[in-house]
Amino acid sequence: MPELPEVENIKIGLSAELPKDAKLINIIFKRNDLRFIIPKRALKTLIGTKLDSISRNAKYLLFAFSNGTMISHLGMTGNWRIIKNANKKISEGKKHDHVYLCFNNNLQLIYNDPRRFGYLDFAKNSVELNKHPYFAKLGPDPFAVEFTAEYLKQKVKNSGRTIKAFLMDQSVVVGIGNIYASEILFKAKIKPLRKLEKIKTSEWQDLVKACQSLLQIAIDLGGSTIRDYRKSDGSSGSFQDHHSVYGKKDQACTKCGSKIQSASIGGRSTYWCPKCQV
DNA sequence: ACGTGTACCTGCACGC
DNA sequence: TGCGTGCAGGTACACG
Repeated sequence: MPELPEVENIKIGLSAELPKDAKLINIIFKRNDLRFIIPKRALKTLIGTKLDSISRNAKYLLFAFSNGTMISHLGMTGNWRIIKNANKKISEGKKHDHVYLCFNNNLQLIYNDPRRFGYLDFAKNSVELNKHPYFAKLGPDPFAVEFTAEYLKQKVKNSGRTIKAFLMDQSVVVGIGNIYASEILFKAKIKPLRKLEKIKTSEWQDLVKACQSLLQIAIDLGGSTIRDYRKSDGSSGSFQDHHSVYGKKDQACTKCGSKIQSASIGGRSTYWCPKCQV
């Protein structure tokens, strides 16, 4: 599910609702087999401590407590929602609610994940966090200063891989998944099947700008709700109403009226306008 | 060392 | 109505 705009929105929503001094009083695991086995014992050491901040690194959420950090990746269908005035009991939970973080003042954060491709992990300090294998190979954030046309050109090996696969490669740049790759390439006027070696300098620059502007708009509109994704308060994002090509096979391009094309690249469905994109 | 394909899991839309 | 098939926002890992 969640690409950068969705993860960022969950972060913003949770941060706004959880008081700075929220104290974790219990964690309940209804099952521990997500993509990987949840390190329950390590996470339980967070009980009794305070949540300092929630931040985003790539598509990961980092819940920084005073004595350790909970790392959360949402996979395809993972989601955190907040319940205020939660009862002590959790019986009114929804299907696929897997983990409950119970805070003081009757606040609860609930992790829901139908497909269980998400995962949770723990790092006890910043050293452990920074050398965590999940983060070792990640490229820069699209909004980071080092994310430039020069950087991207230098990341290209002698490869004939497609620009779309390159954009989705988290070791090149983080946060871009299957929906936003198609949308960004439409905005940059580049066909997803173009080979890297054929991309011109001006197009690398267009691409950087397209990544940043499109992702920022998507964040501002609450992300894209296609199926499962909800903001932390349960409401939907609205960027799906502004998609130009994703999921629009055979529909008319809003810019030129041409039929939107679709193909599978690396096993992922990909959409583009045959006239607007070169 | 790289790039590609597969597996992981549940739910839903679709065609017969 | 019911069943089989394919597809869905991601990524770790095996393999060439």
